[in-house]
Amino acid sequence: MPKQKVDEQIIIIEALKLFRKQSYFNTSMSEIAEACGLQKGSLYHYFPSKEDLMRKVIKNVHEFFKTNVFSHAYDKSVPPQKRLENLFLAAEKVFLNEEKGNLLGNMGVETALMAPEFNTLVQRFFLDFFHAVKTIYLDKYGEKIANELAERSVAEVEGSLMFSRVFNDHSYLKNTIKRILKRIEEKPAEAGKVNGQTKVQKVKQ
Amino acid sequence: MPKQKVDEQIIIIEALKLFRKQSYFNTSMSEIAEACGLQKGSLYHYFPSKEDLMRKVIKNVHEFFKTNVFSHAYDKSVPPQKRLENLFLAAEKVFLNEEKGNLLGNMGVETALMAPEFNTLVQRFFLDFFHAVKTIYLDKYGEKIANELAERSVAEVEGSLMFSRVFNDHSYLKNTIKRILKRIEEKPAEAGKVNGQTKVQKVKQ
DNA sequence: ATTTTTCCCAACCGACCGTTTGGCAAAATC
DNA sequence: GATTTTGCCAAACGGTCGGTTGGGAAAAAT
Repeated sequence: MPKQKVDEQIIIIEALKLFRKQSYFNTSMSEIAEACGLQKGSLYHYFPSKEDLMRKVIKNVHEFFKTNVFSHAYDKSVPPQKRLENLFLAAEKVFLNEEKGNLLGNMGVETALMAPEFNTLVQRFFLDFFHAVKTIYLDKYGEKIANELAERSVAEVEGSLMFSRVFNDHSYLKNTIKRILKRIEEKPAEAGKVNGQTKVQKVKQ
Repeated sequence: MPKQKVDEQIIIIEALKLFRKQSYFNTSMSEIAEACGLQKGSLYHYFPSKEDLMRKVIKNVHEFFKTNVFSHAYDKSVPPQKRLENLFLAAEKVFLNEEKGNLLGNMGVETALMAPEFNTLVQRFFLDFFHAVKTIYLDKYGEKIANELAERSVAEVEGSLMFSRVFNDHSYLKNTIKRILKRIEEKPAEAGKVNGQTKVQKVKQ
């Protein structure tokens, strides 16, 4: 066999970059191959189809977020404010990073709407995102409020991230994250709060 | 000439529905033609290219929002809370409407990232959106706060709209809009507020 | 040294893309 | 009623798509 020019990881990263820049449908296997220095036929030694490649790209991003972003939420040795800060600053770094970027925010929708299997993967990503943020808020608030704050924060981040992309201006995202971090500092408690620090209410949904 | 089967408006609406459902790149001229009861060649009697059609679709959505949503912001005969309510409830109605829907939120990014001319149109839409919401907040807050609140509200709406699409659950958007409307009721003033009701500060940016 | 396995290229497949063309038949114009 | 104009269709265009195939060449295994 001739020397291996690339490995699966390299292809996944190159595909990710292109999908993020151009969208899934507007990126061809030839382009991905070219970015890897291969002919497009060679890609099919690694992935049985473009769709399979996309699934692995999504899973790669998801795993990356689990390891490098969401994990901050579960480090109980760190106080909640600091955990939230670690999480969102890590997210900001990734979102504004050209390499990894925000595939699932920008393209999640295009992706989710057409193919049901993509949709499930995108849903899982955001459910993990919600869960991580909610876990932090649960240290300061009750179930209901924590849930609402988590969904709201992630929605704000995703919305402002879209604006950052559309206007090619990072400040939308940066300001939003600053605001979210200030919010938890300023309001240590609200209606429905938990008295202690570790109490967890079990509530439906 | 044989009787006209459709007009430009019908094609634009059918294209809009498909672009929204499937994205721009994953929608073919044949599909649009079929939705109109035409052959795809016939579309070129109305539009010189797919790209031109897309531009007109975007402009159509923009005009629709100007007339039916943003306009509420400038009706000075209505108190600010009520204006905000009118605007966002109108937006909610449109976003959850199958017919018009949220082309620019869902696809704005895919759309904006590839073709610069699409990007400009999408930017204009959101700038108008910001401006409308900001105008309402200016009745209660100073320039800086009004600006921040406007960007935040629109970001939240767009983010939660994405979630509504991804999870196929309208409640994300509905809850977000409820929250935004409650926010302006509960907090008639904040740091940086304006004492009166109509004072407008001139501030940079 | 020979065989086997692996990696890759080049060419090709059928399908579909956006777009163009030519012409036909019906409405509008005269 | 003849002519022009219009709306549309059907077919075809070149190009590209995702995907397949066969073989060649180098590494690994024997």
